[in-house]
Amino acid sequence: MTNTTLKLLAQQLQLSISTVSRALKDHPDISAATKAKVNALANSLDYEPNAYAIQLRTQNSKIFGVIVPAISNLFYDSFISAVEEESRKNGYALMILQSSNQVDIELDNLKIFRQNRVSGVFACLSGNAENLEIYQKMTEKEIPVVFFDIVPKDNKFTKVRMADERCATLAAEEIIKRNAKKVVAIFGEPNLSISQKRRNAFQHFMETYAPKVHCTYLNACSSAEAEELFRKQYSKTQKPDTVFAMTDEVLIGVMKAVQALAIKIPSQLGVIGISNGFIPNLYHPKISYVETSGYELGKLAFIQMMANMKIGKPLAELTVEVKFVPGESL
Amino acid sequence: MTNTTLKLLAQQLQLSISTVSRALKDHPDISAATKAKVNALANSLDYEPNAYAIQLRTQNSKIFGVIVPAISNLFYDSFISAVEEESRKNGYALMILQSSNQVDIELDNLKIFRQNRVSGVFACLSGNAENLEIYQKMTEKEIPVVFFDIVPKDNKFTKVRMADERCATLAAEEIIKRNAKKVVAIFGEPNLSISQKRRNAFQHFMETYAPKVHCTYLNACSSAEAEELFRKQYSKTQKPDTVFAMTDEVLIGVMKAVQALAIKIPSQLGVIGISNGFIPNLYHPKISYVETSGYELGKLAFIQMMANMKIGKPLAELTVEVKFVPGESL
DNA sequence: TAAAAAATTTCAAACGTTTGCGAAAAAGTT
DNA sequence: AACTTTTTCGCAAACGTTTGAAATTTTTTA
Repeated sequence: MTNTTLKLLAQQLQLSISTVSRALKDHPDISAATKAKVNALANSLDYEPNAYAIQLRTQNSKIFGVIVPAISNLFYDSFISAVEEESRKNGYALMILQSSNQVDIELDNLKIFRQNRVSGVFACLSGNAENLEIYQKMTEKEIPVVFFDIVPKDNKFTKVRMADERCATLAAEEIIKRNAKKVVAIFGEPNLSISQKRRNAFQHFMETYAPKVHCTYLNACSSAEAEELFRKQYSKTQKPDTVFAMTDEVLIGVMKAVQALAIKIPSQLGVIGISNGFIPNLYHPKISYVETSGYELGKLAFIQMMANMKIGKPLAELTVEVKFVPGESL
Repeated sequence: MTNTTLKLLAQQLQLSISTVSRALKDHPDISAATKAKVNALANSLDYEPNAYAIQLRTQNSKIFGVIVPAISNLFYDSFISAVEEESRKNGYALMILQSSNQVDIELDNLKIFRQNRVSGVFACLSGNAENLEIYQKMTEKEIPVVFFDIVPKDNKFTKVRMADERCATLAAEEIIKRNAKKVVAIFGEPNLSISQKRRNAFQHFMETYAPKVHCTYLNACSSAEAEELFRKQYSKTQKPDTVFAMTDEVLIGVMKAVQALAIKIPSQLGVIGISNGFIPNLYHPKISYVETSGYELGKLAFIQMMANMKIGKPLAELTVEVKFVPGESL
């Protein structure tokens, strides 16, 4: 079964291809009568324009590429979800690839994007690497790139990210409000810039506004490690009264220990995290958290993409604001 | 900045376009010397073949479409993850769209797929609707469709899904082994065929092999509802000693109640669920569950897709086997 | 009623590839 | 040296669409 094409329609209607083409897109040059005829036949034959021919001719694929470390991730999938929604509304489709945090896969993916002449790409850098030349080349070839979440330091790129420092200080603020005496703060992978930023901001805030509070700063790369670190802290004679979890992963580890040791929240221990909200609401009582919404970030990224395409130049970095969502854990 | 094309390479090298094309793909007709020259220039000019021109010429897009109700979903994103992995290995890229369980969006998405002449589509029916004619048309136009998870009853389609009934009986088996006396089994949305299948299988198994066990069968559409239902059951004088949660959502609700009521697991209550494993491992002690891996399903779906493309005909329904993963909750 | 203006339609090139077939060049065979 | 064979390359059409410009038809105007 062969697909119906403009040519086929033209033949059957004894019209030229260009007339059919214009009729289908309601071009003013075409008379109402022929428009009607053309549309009728097109419908009955299930005509579907060939996107490839269109792109070849118009040089506009109407497809965005998205690179994330992993799709199976509470944060990234909400980001994708938002970008997909906006894209569909604007007549764009999405090509989504995951880098698994490996540079070579990231490069492979970018190649696929280039070969498909995507209209733009949303990229989250795979942690370790700083292979920016390739992105540089893409922007030179006028493929707009919007970085999100994990973004390059270089400011010749368009970037959107969460207000990372604000996240941390907001959490610190809440902790101070509750009169904590001994705080354990567990952050993510120590070599990630996001961990460093949040840790520095948190630490600085605590030292400035609550110098008397005893704080312990730790890093955990997995929820198992977080659990172990917390257990160790909690086995000391002077137990912490508050714990701050920088990521969902950390929170999960902490909460496992909390359940295992049957620690009462919030009477024995206050808990606060940074999250998009899914994990904190799994527990009873609900964990209080600073909300970092992948969804909001996605919306913002899309706006930046559209703006970038209009202007044709990289834009200033934008951050999405965060807010404290009170649970019953603090 | 314009993209480099075969034509450009040909001009610079004083060769014909066809020679350049063949040289680039290592065609035996071309001499080693010219191949070397061509490749050298292609590299230095960052030549990237235009996927659209190729597809237009070869009628093969090397892109698969995937429709899921939602990307932000523990099950579907692991499915996508698997399909993406396999696709990339085989030189295919993925276009992912979400239906939000709405038929009109599903149809929109399918249109995008058709216009992009995808090589095939992986589809999960949006619950309520049974708009199969459109899929019928697509298979007639030789766009292979592999349904997954929520599949049509009709067996003129290629389908893969979890062994739903087996899930339920496996759970029942484990429950019987532990000498449960009073069981509460909570299933998902009552009008979904998957809920019905699992419930019927579970109930039938219990009645056949353990008629003396007192069972209560319930349905919950959200985790909040599940929590409430369970609380009600647990407030009775004759408390249940075992609870079976058909979905992660149900499990989350039950576990909230468990934490709120400080019920001891497994001494006071045995818990078993059906899950891909993420949620059950969030708790201490770890919840025992029957594993339904979206990842495995994705792998299987990809295999079916490839087979379908070879044969050109719909294939028998395949199911992925499930296994019991013991935690410490039973 | 003929010329001018407006409305409608067609022509033809272009987008960047692939590929069957034929042509030219090089090599091998008497 | 005149063949044949083999190796290497180029021609040209095709994929399905868009679009500027030209051609045709219809309507208006004087």
